[in-house]
Amino acid sequence: MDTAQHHPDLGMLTGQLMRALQNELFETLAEQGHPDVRPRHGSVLAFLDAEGVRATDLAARTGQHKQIIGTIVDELVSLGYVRREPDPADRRAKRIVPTEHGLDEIAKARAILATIEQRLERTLGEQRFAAFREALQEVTGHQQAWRESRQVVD
Amino acid sequence: MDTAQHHPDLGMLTGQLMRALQNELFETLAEQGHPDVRPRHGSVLAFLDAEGVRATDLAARTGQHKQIIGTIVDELVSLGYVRREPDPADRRAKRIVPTEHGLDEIAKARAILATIEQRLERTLGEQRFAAFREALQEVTGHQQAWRESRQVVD
DNA sequence: GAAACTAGTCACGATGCTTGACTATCAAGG
DNA sequence: CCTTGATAGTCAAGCATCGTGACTAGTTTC
Repeated sequence: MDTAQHHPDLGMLTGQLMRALQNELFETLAEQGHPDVRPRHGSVLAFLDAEGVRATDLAARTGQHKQIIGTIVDELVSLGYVRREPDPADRRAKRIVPTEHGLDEIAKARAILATIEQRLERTLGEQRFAAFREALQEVTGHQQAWRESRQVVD
Repeated sequence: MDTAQHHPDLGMLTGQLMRALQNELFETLAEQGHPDVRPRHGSVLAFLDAEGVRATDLAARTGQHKQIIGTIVDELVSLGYVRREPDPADRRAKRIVPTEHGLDEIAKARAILATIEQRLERTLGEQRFAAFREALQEVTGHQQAWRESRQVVD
């Protein structure tokens, strides 16, 4: 992501922010009894619910390939965060179900992110932070939409 | 980066935005005669000037390790974007100097990013976009500062 | 001039994404 | 039924990126 040094470009800024957020999240998770979850595991853990979710749905929601989801689930199974259960409605499919340990990680991850957001809210002020959050969501949506509109043209 | 689906967390949002920006930048660069630059090359190209910059300075500015900068420069040399020239002031050091081709890439990358920002500015409105940009910069800075303050404690 | 430091490189390993192919199962039409 | 095509999940190989430790050559400090 290229930029001049007079004012860092959007790509640099968002990249740095993402790395900083990720670092804090996973360092804190490690301190709270989850030292072995890594960033990529979020693609699975973040979208689970108690009934279980199929791997293909996870792939669709995160935009990642089925294979990656598969290996992530393998790791999470061996770490004791999730189980694979047969899907009663489709014998090809399996439901990814969080274990107790997995549910604990999910709750803690959400709490940590909420804490980070609260700290940023205090720093920026409630109004500015709310505006920032809304704008970020809008910008992301527009940028993704613009990208997809070009895909068709190609 | 974990999240619930009710409202995407900051990590997810920034990650998606970064990917979308990166995709547009490098697709457009490819169409404009630079099909072989990749995102990581930005760490070097974005911070060059005509006189040349030392690898260690690039590492410090981008937060990446010297070794990574070294391999990126290797690639950019073989692609014809930069040259290594001896630093007259320090015989250990070399200055990374952009070639004509490199200067062209730098100019085009900046133009593309400016175009993206202008489009977002039209979408959000001038005031909201300015506020967003400022808040993003502040949030990133605070988040990074917080991280570093914890490093000392460890 | 000797010791401590700095610039850049080499080598290795960990992590993460992409791609293609394959088996088992489901779904739709004849 | 049963054939044809799509879908769920897995196996496997390859590429890209980043992190860490060690090393050489040159510089700075005392």
